[in-house]
Amino acid sequence: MLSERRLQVLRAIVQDYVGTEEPVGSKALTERHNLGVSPATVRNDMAALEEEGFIAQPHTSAGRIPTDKGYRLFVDKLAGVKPMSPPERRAIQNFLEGAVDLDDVVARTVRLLAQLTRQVAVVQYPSLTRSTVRHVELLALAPARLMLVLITDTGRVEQRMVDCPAPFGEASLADLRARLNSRVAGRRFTDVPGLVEDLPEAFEADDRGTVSTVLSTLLETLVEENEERLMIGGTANLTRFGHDFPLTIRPVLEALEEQVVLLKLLGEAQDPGVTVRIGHENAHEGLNSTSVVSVGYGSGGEAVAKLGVVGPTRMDYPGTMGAVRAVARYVGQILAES
Amino acid sequence: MLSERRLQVLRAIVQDYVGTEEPVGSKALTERHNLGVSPATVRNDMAALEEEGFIAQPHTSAGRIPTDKGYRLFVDKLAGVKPMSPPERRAIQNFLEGAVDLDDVVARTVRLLAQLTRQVAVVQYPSLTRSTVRHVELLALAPARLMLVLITDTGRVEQRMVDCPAPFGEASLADLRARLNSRVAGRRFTDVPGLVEDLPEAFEADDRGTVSTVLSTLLETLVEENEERLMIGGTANLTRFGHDFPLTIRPVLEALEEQVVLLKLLGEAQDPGVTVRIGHENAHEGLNSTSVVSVGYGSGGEAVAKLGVVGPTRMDYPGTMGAVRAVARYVGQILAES
DNA sequence: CCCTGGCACTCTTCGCACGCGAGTGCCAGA
DNA sequence: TCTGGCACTCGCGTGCGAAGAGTGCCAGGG
Repeated sequence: MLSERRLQVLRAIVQDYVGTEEPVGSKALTERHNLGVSPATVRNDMAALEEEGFIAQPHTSAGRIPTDKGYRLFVDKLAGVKPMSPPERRAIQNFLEGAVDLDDVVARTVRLLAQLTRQVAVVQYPSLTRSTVRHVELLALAPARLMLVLITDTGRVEQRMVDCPAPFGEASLADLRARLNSRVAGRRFTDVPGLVEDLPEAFEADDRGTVSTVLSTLLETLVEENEERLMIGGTANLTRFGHDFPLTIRPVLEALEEQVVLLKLLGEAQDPGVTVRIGHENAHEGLNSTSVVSVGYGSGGEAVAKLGVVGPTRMDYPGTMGAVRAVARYVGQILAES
Repeated sequence: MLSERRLQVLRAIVQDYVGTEEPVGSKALTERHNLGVSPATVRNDMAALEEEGFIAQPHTSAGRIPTDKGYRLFVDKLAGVKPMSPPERRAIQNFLEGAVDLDDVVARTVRLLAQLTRQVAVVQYPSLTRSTVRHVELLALAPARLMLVLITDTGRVEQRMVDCPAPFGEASLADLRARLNSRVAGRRFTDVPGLVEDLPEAFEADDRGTVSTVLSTLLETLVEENEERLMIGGTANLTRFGHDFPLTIRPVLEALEEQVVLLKLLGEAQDPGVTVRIGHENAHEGLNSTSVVSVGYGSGGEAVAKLGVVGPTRMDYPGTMGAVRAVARYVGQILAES
């Protein structure tokens, strides 16, 4: 177990390194933070911290920098979440309130997060899985061709083409539309399959094929469209990454273009609160030199999607966590209102 | 007027510089391209070319590199468009044919362009303005709240909420839906306003307010939604930009995040064929060290949107132009089929 | 008149030696 | 257990010299 002072030393190292981007030595530490002990003592502590793997030195006779493990300890034990100041909160709220539709909410959120944290922001669209159906509409585009439109409570709209096995009359269409909506409107997506499975039985034999096709398309939309979308922004902030630039940034840009990777990244974090994944804790190799700070957000008490930022492991964790949490909270409010 | 050989020298300089990324000298030139003259002669030609502003030297006693003006001459007079090879064409076609909907077409196009050119790809969604209405649907979400869904011939779907001044009956709704579609289905967007202006007169006085509201929402969608969307990809290719990295790449990333900038960029190019804007020819400052190669594409003979790539001025123009043109052609085909 | 070979000159780049300074590890003493 | 002191290690910046690439210019030849 590490003594209290050694933890303080670690905290000081993290804070200084985040600020200066340069390895921090024992002398500089005692000067900036009044630890009440001499550099020599700090050196001993540093040796112990290095022994345990919390810090490392880039080369012999250079200062120390925190390791992933060191950041982890810092985040878990040594630092809290820095709350946003009231003016900042007001700014967040004002900025988000101007949004006119879901796309706009997400777009604004991305910009906001990127600006606040000066890092790359990632915002997932509210998921279909946990939201509810507001309305299902069927349009006849041709005698044997329908369009299925699904409207969710979060304002998201998904549409699919349906090719019918047989022509489908206007009356049957109206009937199906009505029955479908009376069963699923206001219900959660996960409940829909159980609610519609016996629906084809209510129709004439001629129409059952079409009804089944429509239903399976609907279910497909619910499930398969869980390939959720997301929006990213603030990639220009990657240029602040560090000196060893091109090598670090390239895999990150590549990872950011793979939506699948990002979705998995956000999806892995299951904590109710703010989740931080540091450096090699990220499964994806390209993100091994980055940290991901994410949190769920939602219109009710429940999280319907995630948002977060991607930045260098050397980041201001308390501030970033505070910003992410605050933005998530206000986005949730906005979604609940609309 | 420049002599034929001097033009050849310029062409050789551009080709070599694009390949090596290094200033090219007179000796290297005579070795790689058999111009049939000595380095000394080439030096004289180079001096003349520099005099006219087509090439420049980074420092005294270094090789020459092309200027924007030099690239311009190269593109206009010295090089054609390099057509894609048959295997490449097949690959393009195969890759695009797998698309399931419009989003997918655009997404695949972006990936394809980025891979083929190894640069940043930008694809604009097919514009509403020049396409035609496939179907307009109206759904009653509540007695005085409608949803308007517009489906275009390119498969794009736009939806809007409409708050009615007065409750609107189911019968009136069906009536409006039928009348609306019989008038506008299959028509061009630009023609719609003239086709519907007298529509309110066909309804009861009670309903006219709602009908007008619906119509104005529809017209709004047609016009205002011309804030066209676009998709970008291949930003990781920015890392191949050059050595003076962070300074060049940052403004480019920033510009790429501003959709407005990109739309203006694509919009400016009005040529029927492939348009190339080189370095400072781009209005946006951040893109002064990049070239933009763009072209219109569309389902019929007419262009409904643009696509292109953004890369360093030092790029393989003939190859890039060929790739851009080929992709545009095949995307057009795919859109026409669906 | 244009091309060519030769020559002197200019810069950049690279390697190397050197000294400085920051930082460390260790040890003896309080 | 902390502290001051001391020797040691490296990384980094500087200055210098040699090498190399490239240029401009000039005089001579087809």
